[in-house]
Amino acid sequence: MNIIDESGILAISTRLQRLSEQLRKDGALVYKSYGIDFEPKWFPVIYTLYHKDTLSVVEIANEIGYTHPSTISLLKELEKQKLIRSKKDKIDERKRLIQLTAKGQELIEQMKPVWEVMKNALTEIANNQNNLLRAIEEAENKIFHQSFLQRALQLKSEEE
Amino acid sequence: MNIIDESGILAISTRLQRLSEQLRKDGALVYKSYGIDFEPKWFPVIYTLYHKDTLSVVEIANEIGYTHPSTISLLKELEKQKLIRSKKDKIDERKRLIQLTAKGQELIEQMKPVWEVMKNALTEIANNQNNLLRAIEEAENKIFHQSFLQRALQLKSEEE
DNA sequence: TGTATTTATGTATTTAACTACGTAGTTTTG
DNA sequence: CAAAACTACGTAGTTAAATACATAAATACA
Repeated sequence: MNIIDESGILAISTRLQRLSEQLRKDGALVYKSYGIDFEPKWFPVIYTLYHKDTLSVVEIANEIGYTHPSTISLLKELEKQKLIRSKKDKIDERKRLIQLTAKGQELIEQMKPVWEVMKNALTEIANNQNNLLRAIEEAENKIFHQSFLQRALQLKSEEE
Repeated sequence: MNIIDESGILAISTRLQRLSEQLRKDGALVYKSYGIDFEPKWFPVIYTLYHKDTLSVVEIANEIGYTHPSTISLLKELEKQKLIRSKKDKIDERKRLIQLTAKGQELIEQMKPVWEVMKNALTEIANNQNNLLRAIEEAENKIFHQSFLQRALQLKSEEE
């Protein structure tokens, strides 16, 4: 066991990041093993469009929890892959409305069994005495009510 | 609730990353609120050197779980801050041995109470019905025995 | 109604990690 | 003991996110 893992809660951000990165990388290889040309980073956008049909750039950004410039660059890649297309909103000329193409929808059908396998593999990994997904949800919820910064500042002020 | 959060386990990598990023950002602000000039990304290196005294570049990289080029760039920043120094290993001339400077050690003493506060705030956030830190450890352990990729490939082959 | 504010999108730049590759010592081996 | 393989470190370039800034359209309001 190394020092960082021993340090416990203090290095939790590092460890969350490392775990995320590992899963992302393996995810890419799973798609590849099915002969599917799909990058895990595209998942949030594609999955959102699959469920919401038509959304603007900022709406997608909010759904996936990224900034809009990051979202725009994902959309550019997906447009290059011809998985999505966009058109101007007739009512609000500033808006660009994004939709899946037929190719995008076909790809989703192709990916559905892959997602099922991934879901099962991830469940194996995450479902322990402490369920990782539930733990994330609970932590997100705590932060929603009071952020890490707010909590730290409060503890600091209580000390004085 | 947005689609990504509803998608559950499939978007777990995205959510881990988001959570990590939030904690990292707030961490930076906590140091700032104490008037301490320290970036959270330096923590793994500094904390490791604090416990191990003298290590080579690759040893640090292994301890903190980063690649050696990433580690080198962290070390460069820390050297610029005069928090660490390095000297050639007399026995193995390829090695560069890294140590904390006096300034680095003083900074650690200054940070100890901040770490205590952070530890408490993070514990508040992570300690729920499902403990996030334990959940991470358990998931890491599962992956150590069989990776996400291996699990997915196995599930795939069982289906055929 | 025309000016101020807000919203939607886009571009440029930065950041923090990575991979790929190269060089120079060290160790192993035929 | 010389060649091959390995290890340690470094640099260059890439990637995937962010922030900062700019512009244009829509909305609010005096």
